[in-house]
Amino acid sequence: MTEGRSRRPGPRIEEVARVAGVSKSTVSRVINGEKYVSERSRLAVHRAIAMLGYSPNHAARTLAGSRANAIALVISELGSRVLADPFFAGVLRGVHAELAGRHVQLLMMMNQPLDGEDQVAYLTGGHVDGALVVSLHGEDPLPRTLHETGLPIVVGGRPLAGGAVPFVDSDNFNGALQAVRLLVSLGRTKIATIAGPHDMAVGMDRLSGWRCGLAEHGMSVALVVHSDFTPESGALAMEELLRRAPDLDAVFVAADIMALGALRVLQARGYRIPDDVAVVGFDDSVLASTAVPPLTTVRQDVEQFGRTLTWRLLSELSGDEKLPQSILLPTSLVRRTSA
Amino acid sequence: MTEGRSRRPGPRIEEVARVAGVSKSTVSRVINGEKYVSERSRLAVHRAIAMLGYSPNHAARTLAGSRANAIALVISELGSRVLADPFFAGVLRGVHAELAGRHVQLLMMMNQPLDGEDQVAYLTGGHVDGALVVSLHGEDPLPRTLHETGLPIVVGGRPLAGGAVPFVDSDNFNGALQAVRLLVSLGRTKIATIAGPHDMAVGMDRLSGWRCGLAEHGMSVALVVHSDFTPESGALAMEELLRRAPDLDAVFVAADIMALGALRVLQARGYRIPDDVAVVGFDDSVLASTAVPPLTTVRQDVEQFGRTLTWRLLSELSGDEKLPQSILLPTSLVRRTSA
DNA sequence: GCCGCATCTGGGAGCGCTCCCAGAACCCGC
DNA sequence: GCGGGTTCTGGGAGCGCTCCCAGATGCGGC
Repeated sequence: MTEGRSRRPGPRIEEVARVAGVSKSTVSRVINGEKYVSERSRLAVHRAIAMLGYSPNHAARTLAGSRANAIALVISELGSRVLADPFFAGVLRGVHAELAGRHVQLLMMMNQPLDGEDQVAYLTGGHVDGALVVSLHGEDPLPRTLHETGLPIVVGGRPLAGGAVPFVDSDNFNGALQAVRLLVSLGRTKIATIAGPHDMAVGMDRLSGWRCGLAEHGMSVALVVHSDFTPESGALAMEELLRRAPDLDAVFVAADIMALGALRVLQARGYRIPDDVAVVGFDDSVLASTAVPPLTTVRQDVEQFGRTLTWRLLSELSGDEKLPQSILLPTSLVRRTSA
Repeated sequence: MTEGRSRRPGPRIEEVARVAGVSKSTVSRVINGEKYVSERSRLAVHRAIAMLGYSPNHAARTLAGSRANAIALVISELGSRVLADPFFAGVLRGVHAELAGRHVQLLMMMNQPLDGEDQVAYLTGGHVDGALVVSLHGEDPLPRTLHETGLPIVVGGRPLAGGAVPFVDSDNFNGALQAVRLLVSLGRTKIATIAGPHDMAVGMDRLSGWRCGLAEHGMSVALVVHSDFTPESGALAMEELLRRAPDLDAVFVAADIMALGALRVLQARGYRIPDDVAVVGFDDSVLASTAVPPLTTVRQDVEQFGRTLTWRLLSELSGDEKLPQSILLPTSLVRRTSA
């Protein structure tokens, strides 16, 4: 009478208990790493688990327990642009690496225009224990909304409308600062920038770094054109800069992908790189090394980014107090040919 | 006594039943779209669900039912290379679009060298109903292994060691064929190719298309160099081709990213593009439009790819018979400047 | 009239865990 | 000696669903 339904394969916790000569409760304690288990029992249980090839049923743990044993990876703002970014690929790799070995599922969610509300409902409905939010637009309200519901979240990239939402980000400010210092050390005196849009923290922080670097040397911070992280807009921005200052001798471009467009315009106008104009990009994406000439750029460790993001969330979930609210990851200059 | 544990928020199925004036069973039937429910009950239940904002508990459904209500997205072979590929980003977008509205979770899994066995165990352990496998190397044994366990899977990209594993792929053969026909129609007579590696179906299929296109016109298929989908190896391959045939007048490159390297070599040697040498790439990635000169290439609809992949799996899961075993998606030529 | 079949419904067992509770065993200090 | 704690253990009541079963009802044909 007990063999009624079509069962999933594999042993149950009860069998482990029998083989180990203890109760279900004790097996459960061992699995969840609780204290108050004798060394003897712990060993017996581990042996039994290995012998039977036991693996706990996720649904049952979630249903019975107070955790969902899953976290969400929320890709905000239509997903398309985030995903097209090789940056994201590296982050995802890091996230996964950090998750390895833990019994935590990674759920993918994209923020489609339709289901904004549904998504918040789903996330706060107990289906996940926390969320990693990768948001491009700094003013996306989602991170804040989620955080206010009390759901533990960590945002990848500093949110502009963040309030006190924990985030992990690359040190964009210092990366840009280093780039400018390099250009100055090379003797450049008329240093422009192609910045990102106003509504993205990543763009604004790089712009601040550029400003600060110039200010250090009393140089003008007038040569700014905002652009939107596409090669085409990078090209347009470069044209605008050249119109305003045909004699500029360096450009700090806030993303490699825009630098590609800028490079094309400079070359078309007959500027030699780096002789006439030095160019520094940002990201050290694959585009940088394949560009002609290969691009000097600011490197960020995207895999580390993903690992840190995940680590921060999991630590919070496991009750770790005194965690840093937010974390900045170092960036470093990569010298190639363009500067 | 009934309010014992810390509960997740929201109403239970029992409350929906009470409000709708029917039994739990009937509510369950409505939710799962079973037949044998009167129109009257169905309406009442829908109304109650809307009123209460009810959403079924995933863990409970999974535990009680015979389905896991989740599918896995398995990124095979170290993940790094697949992910860095913008191709993958589009696929993922498609996958997600197709999943929208269904109560199916998307679990991310990466195939790390360590946990090959664990992964198979996890996937076949009833945690998911099926899997989408995105595999780069055609000879990866994972798709076949999984398929043999009986787990419904669909592979993105034709597997070489596939056996009868269902897959979805772009029509690489015809894409290459079209590319060659274009080159022929442009009067080119010495058409080389930079092919992908031997162990990837995507490379081999494009190579076959190139061969076939040349054979149609009785042209030589001798000018082949294999490469590995990086710009650097594309450059090396181009150098090799020029050594063997300095007078070639066209190259079909099996990926835009390799074409970038080839372009660089050709330009460095003083060949004019497309005047001296016409170049056609494959993928229509972002690289193609930003290349100098903009690359004529073969386009594949990556989002459609993801949608189709998912559709095929879900159809199988819902018991659809007479599904096509595998599906090829059309590719089309995009004319730009390089040919 | 009656038997069969299709349609619809509710009751309730059970999915495989976690976590509460009660209790056993042991140590400590007075 | 006894009360108090800490350490360890097993029993068992759920978690919120699905799905089997039994039963009620309606409708057709003989």
